[in-house]
Amino acid sequence: MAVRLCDVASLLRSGSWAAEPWTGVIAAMETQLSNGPTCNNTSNGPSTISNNCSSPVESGSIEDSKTNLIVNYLPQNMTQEELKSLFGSIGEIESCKLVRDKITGNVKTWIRQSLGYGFVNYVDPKDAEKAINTLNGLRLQTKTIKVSYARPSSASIRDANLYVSGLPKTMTQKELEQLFSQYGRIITSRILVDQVTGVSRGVGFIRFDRRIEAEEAIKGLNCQKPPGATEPITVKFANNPSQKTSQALLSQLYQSPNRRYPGPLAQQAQRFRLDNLLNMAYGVKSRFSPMAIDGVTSLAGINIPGHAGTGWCIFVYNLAPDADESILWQMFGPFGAVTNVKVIRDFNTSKCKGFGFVTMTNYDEAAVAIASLNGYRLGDRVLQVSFKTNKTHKA
DNA sequence: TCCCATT
Repeated sequence: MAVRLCDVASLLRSGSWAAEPWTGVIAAMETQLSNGPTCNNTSNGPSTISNNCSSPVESGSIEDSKTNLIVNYLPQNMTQEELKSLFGSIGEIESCKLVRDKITGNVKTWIRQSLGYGFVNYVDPKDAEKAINTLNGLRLQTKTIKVSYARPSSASIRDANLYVSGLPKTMTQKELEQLFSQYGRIITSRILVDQVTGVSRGVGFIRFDRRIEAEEAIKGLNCQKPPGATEPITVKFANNPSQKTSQALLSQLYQSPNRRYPGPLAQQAQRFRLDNLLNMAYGVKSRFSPMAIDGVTSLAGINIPGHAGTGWCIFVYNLAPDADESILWQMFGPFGAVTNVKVIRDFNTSKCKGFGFVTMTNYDEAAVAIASLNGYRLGDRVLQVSFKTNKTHKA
């Protein structure tokens, strides 16, 4: 008997997953958490921050410290509306802002490129905590987002990012942090690696909590040899991406392919995601079975409704009469490549007839979207989301 | 040799 993947969606529809729309994604994330970008500082709550300069000006007040979150490593094409949609699934949002490139100059002003991070301020501190617990580490397209409390905004924490080069190729991220931690509190660290071989490129970043800490680190470590190293390292302030022009960002975008060649870890993560879906649905470990060797393509021969040749067609039911295409983009876009959305409307009234379709390019992204969005509460309606079936009978 | 963490 052939495994019918369309049944995954209906199986996932029942049970506890439906009650918590996003837990599907989280469950799929479990094995990925250690693979993402530097997420070892996700517990940087306000309690560890010295709040000496008591100036709750700008946009951050003391009360905000338990409701205001910073979200890092967002996909480049994610909009503020999508950010709000995703985090709004946790609880009521007081404000939400995607930080964008503000440089305009000669270039077209309508291009305001996302800088890949944003802020979400909840009404209820409990929702902020819940968002950290459930959305931190969520994989969106090629990114693994980081969700943590925002530090109170202040000039002293800006421009605290260092660029370090000449590192021994054998130096680990942990060793890098150990070297710099004597100068202050490290917010993030990263060593760049060759995309193909995974070998260190000998360059990295250290972001301190405060700029003065970064300045001290430059004084103490620039042109110095780390313990055991034969060559001195260079430590300087990193280029500030917000000062890059839109033009530069554009050319950078143009040069880097939209979908990077997945390294071993990414491939493994993808396999785990597929594995989790199959495991939850059937209690099988697909990665130990031949059909999971390369995920989707090795599933050939299995009857998979929803596959439309150009992508995977998803059926979305229980949309409101005034629903439009944009809501479908907003809901499904964060999960991966969406090539088409359509709201089915009444010919005479132009009102939505209660359902629509979404086409996604990649199977596993579609599967995670379905597992996550099925049962999603949109307004006063609970959506039903599944792969489109070939059946034509009326519901 | 430059990663996208402060509105």
